[in-house]
Amino acid sequence: MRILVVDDDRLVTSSLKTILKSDKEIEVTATGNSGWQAVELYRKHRPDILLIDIRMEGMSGIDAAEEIIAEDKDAKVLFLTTFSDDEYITRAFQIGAKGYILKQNYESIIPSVKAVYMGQRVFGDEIISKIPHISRKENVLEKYGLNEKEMAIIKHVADGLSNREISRILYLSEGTVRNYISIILEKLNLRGRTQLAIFYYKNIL
Amino acid sequence: MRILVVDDDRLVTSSLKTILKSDKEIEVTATGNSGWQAVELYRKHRPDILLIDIRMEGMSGIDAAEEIIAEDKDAKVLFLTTFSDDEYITRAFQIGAKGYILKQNYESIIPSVKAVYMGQRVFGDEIISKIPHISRKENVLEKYGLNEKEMAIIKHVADGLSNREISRILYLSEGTVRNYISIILEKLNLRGRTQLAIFYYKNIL
DNA sequence: TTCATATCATGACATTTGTCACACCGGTTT
DNA sequence: AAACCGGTGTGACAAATGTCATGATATGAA
Repeated sequence: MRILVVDDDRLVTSSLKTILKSDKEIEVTATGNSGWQAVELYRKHRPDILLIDIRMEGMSGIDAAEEIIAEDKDAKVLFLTTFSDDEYITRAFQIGAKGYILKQNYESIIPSVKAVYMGQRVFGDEIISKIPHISRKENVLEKYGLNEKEMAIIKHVADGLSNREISRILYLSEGTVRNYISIILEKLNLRGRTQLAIFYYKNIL
Repeated sequence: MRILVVDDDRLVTSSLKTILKSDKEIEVTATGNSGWQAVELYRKHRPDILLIDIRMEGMSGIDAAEEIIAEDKDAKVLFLTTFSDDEYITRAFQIGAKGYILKQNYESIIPSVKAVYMGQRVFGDEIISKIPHISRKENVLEKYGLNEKEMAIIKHVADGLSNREISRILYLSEGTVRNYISIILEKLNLRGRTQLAIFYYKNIL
């Protein structure tokens, strides 16, 4: 398991190297100190895993990773960062990072690296909770006093169906569907079925 | 590191047990064969990690986990499954699972368990890609030949704004906004602004 | 039984939405 | 100059949407 370690703080790279070397399955092929170097060293060594800091002077870890993944679709990039920056997180996901964990507890680095090596994706707890569509949602049904039928209708609205289509599916008259939606919008304090669909995606699905 | 293993196939539990025991840091406190037993055994042993199958006869792994997490907010549940079922995945996230990995390659289980133990969350690659809001999106702008203005309008539609509101923001007439949307729907082959908003959330945001 | 409640439906209505044909205009291209 | 084009606007229209008042029916509680 060959790893390339990049962080603009040399103290970090060296201690990471020490930690990683303590495991006999792991070999640190090189260490770099900039996004730039990351790209360069990755090209040269083609390591199994790139362990890289997000925020760095000059080229950020994200940009470097993007570049690298563009060249090698199967690159396994594991981001390591001191804090959880919302913007970076979603970008990290979108460029196809295999992991995003906090630097804090060093013991978790080795298992994380190994899990990534084995094809899993690893994310810190704090990271996951920053992603709206994944973090746990409270029960909208209870919070806003929506009943089963109303929920069913919302689901269909969020599928982009018209009132007529929904009425056919639910064996209701079109007018009834309209009425239900009217009530729902009232309860949720929204305007229009589009906002309702958006609400569904943000809060329920 | 104490682990509770639950799967309704005894063959699986026993082989998992063997694999896990091979690591000296890991101790399998017990094995169960139903969601029911999972809850019971968890109460009794309070293991560090619950490794549980999703689909089981009777009480599903998800339901069991939900029950368990309700009782112990810090429970670390790692789902293990043969296939990736969309519905289960999002539910797993929502109830606060620490991981969701496929049974296929057994070597990845130990590192995954350890990473979870260290506070990370672990998900199989195939799993993550099932989650629309996280997987990488191609450039919709190019793919469908949308121009800047059209993208701007889509964004506002996906914000739940009416044509009138959009027109005010973009300094266009309401009619023009309507025309634009009409064109966009044509290009994207959608019906209605609601579907457009949904499209935005699934493919762009 | 009588009353209350939930569920479904109707009709009327004002708005919003989507489509279409056409037109204006500033800048290119020919 | 003439033709063309992208961006913008208008008017007209049909359809869909949201709101409201009202009513029918069934179910269950008093």
